[in-house]
Amino acid sequence: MTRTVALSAIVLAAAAFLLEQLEYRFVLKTLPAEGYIALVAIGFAALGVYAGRRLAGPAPTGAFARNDAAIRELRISTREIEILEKVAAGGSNKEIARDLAVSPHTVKTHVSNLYQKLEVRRRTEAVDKARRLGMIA
Amino acid sequence: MTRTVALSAIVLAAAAFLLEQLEYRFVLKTLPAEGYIALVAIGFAALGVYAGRRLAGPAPTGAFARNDAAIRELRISTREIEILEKVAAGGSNKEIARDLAVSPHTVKTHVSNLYQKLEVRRRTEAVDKARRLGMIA
DNA sequence: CGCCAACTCACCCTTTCGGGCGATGGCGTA
DNA sequence: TACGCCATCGCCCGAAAGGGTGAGTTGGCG
Repeated sequence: MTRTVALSAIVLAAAAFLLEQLEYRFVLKTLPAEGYIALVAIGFAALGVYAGRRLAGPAPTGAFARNDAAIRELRISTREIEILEKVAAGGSNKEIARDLAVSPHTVKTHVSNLYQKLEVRRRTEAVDKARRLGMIA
Repeated sequence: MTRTVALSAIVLAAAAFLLEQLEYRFVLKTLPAEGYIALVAIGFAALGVYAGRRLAGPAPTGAFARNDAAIRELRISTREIEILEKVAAGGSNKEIARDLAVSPHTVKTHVSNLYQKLEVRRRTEAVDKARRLGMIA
């Protein structure tokens, strides 16, 4: 994000420099001052729109940013997150157990521990809360 | 959204007019041309950022756009969507029944019908699929 | 080396879910 | 009017999930 800001600033500066050069070489000689000003205004408004969109956040790329802080805070282990994701994907305990090559009971234990840490009593509730906290996508 | 576009255009036009007036009255007389150009550039870049954010839509504010097409396609009723949302929020059949002031069995029926329409067998699966299809947030 | 956290597994019991059967009243449309 | 969709409600039963208690293994850390 910070890099995006710097990049935008550099692009804007470069554009300003270019425009200034253009002023003396071509435009001012063929256009009235108002026309040149208008061009600058339009150009920078466009640049502003572009920069603003980049700065507006993860709208298009939509890469999910996991909230590790919350995960650490609630002392949720990596294995638990792994299972939490499979629960959120709609897996039953038995299916998840097969996926991870462990006993169904082990999955049940992990899920149970997740309930305590998330302070919920049902898997749909757990998924909802974990999603709100940004632990899963 | 369309109104926002028009509004932004009007604001930009007004600003351009104002700046042009300012040019003749004050600025040009005390600043070199480059300074004035820079001011215009900065101003319009800022306006562009603002307008761009408005136009970029609800990226940060995150207003959810429901996929009505998918809902119609799968013939999911409004009541079913209502219940689907409560299921996604982690409610049990009994809780949802209380919320909607109906019998737990009625909720169960709606949920069952949802499973058939979504082609799933569990509520976590239903929530996941509905979310992927954009039916719920 | 001893402790702790994480991961693993098991039995028992209650609650919730899900599937299958069926049923009624309202409402819009073919 | 008859048919279809929607919303509502019921019972039965098997599957899944959830709660409690207990316990074994491993790896890291003081």
